[in-house]
Amino acid sequence: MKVLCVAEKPSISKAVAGHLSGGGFQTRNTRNQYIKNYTFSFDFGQSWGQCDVNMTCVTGHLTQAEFTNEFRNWSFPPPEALFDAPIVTNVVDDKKAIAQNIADQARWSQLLVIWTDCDREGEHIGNEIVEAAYKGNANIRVKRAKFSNIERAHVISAAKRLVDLDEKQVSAVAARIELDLRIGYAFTRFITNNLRPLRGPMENLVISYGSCQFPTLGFVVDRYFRVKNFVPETFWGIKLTHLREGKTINFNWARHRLFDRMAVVILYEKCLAAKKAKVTKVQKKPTKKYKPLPLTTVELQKAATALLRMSGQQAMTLAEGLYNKGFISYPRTETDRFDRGMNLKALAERQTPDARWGNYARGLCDGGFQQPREGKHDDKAHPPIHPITYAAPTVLSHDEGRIYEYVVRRFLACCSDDAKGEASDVELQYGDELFSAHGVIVSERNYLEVFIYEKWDNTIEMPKFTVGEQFEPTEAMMTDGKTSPPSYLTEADLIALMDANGIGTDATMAEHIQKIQDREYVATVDRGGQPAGDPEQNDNEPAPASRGRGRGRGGRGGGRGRGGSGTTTGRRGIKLFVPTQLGVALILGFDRMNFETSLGKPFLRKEMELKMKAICDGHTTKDVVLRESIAQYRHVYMESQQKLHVLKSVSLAPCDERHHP
DNA sequence: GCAAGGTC
Repeated sequence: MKVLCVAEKPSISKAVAGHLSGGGFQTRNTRNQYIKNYTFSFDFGQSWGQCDVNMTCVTGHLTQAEFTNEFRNWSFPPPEALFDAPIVTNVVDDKKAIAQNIADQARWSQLLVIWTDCDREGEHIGNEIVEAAYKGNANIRVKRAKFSNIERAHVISAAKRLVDLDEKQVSAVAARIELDLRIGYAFTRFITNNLRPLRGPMENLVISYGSCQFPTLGFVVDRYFRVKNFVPETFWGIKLTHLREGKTINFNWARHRLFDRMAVVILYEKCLAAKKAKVTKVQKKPTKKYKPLPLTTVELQKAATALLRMSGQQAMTLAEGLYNKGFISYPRTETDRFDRGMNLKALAERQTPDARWGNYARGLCDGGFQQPREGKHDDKAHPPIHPITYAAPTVLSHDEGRIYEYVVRRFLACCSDDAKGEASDVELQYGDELFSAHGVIVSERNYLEVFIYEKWDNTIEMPKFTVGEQFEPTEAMMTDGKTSPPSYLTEADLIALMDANGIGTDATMAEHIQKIQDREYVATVDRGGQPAGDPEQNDNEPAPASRGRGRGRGGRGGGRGRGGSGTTTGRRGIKLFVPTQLGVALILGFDRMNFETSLGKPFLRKEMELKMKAICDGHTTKDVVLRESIAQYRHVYMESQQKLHVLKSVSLAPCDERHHP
């Protein structure tokens, strides 16, 4: 029996061929330089038995959904015709050789086995492969291998337990493809056609709508209004310090701060009246700083943008290059736990030649090795990002080297022990008020030795205090300060928001961020610098990262926004995302035109996600979802057409006259 | 000239 196996990408095809053949396969070139056909024999068991196998692959999707030629023109038929215009699905030109290879190989085979990634898109790609194979052999049987990593035993067991392609997942993705195409094209033409005649900066721009790019813009605009509408509030606090054994210890007020001056005056005077503070608790206990989790795509991008001063897209391009040269594992993964069967020590061993971290890696191999922590995410397709082979600095470009260094150091840190120390806590009662001080002494740095991106240096050695002891504090002061506005979003913040709201995938998030810059919806400015692209630059609003006086941190009511981490506060050279006038107008315009379904809000993408899941679970069908969603968006379209004057006027209005609804 | 999703 002859079997054709097809994977989603070259690396999987090669790895699976290696495992199934036991290393003994023959390689043939195809008309595509990246794609090889591997032949070998393998016993699939079940009813298939010993088979002659030909293993090849595609490179992601083979086909593209498109409108027909009659719908090329942007004005006629009008864009709303795209909601029910015919759609054709074709193999794109540069994939024709790949599709032909599959048809040719299918001609000689009785069974087709799909080895695409085990996620929804992979299921759809599997179906595209089936269609291509039918062109060569309409009678070929189809099976799917279900595998979640490319570990040898797992792959072989998947090959011996073939399942069927999941038509529901295929339909769910087909629905997404069709909706994104119809809605994206219709609204892009609609907005562009209507805003261009207003002239000004929009005259030569394409003003696009997409289910991912618009919510991404929405996050930037939302933060912009939080900053713009921020009203600082004055707060008061009590600062207590004490000098002992040559160290000045700051005690933090348990109430942190209050927004009522008189209340603080009264509490403060009670403290002063008491004269002496009394030690109520002294505690020393071991403490840890946890080593990082195994590396996912989202975390790699956050680290690259926050620590390496790269854009997420740059980081991904560099990581893909490292992957294609075999230096690191597949860089698009959501998984933050290593499979128990992986030989991580052997991977660490390969890093011993390096001048920077070689000795550290040696130490891990000589007994320091610890199993990595296990996060909660598993995409069932790829392991966390980790180094594969050693790359000497001379074989990498400068920036490639920096990404590689991060991946390696993160990996070695994962295989290390947590950092350890001793925490001291002292609590005081002073008048009716409670105060506390916290200090840490680091005893074992462990992973921090190699993971240079993290510090644990806020350590304070606590002088001796005894419970029940009373003393007069060196200084007790009433302080005041003002809450400060939230900061504009960093790229790391934006990626975190997209991740939390399901906007885009690990492979596409960076592209969406790039797109809203290319479209001139947002601009980036250096932290601390004057926002060059800021429509409000004449306004005297506070600088993005400015601090309130005193020890004010963040703002009551202002907050750091949904998922905004604030972890990058204070780092220089970091880009901040500020919307342009056009970006603000688009989000505000759609917010004001459409009451039920606002195109600028992230829940629409989430809604599509839920509908896809419902199709997968059999609770609804592709046809029902398409009918409902197209009707919904057609309604938004018509509503937008009626209230077009709202969008136009907000696009022309000076920014000062705009307020968030 | 338009989307988002794979991938080289």
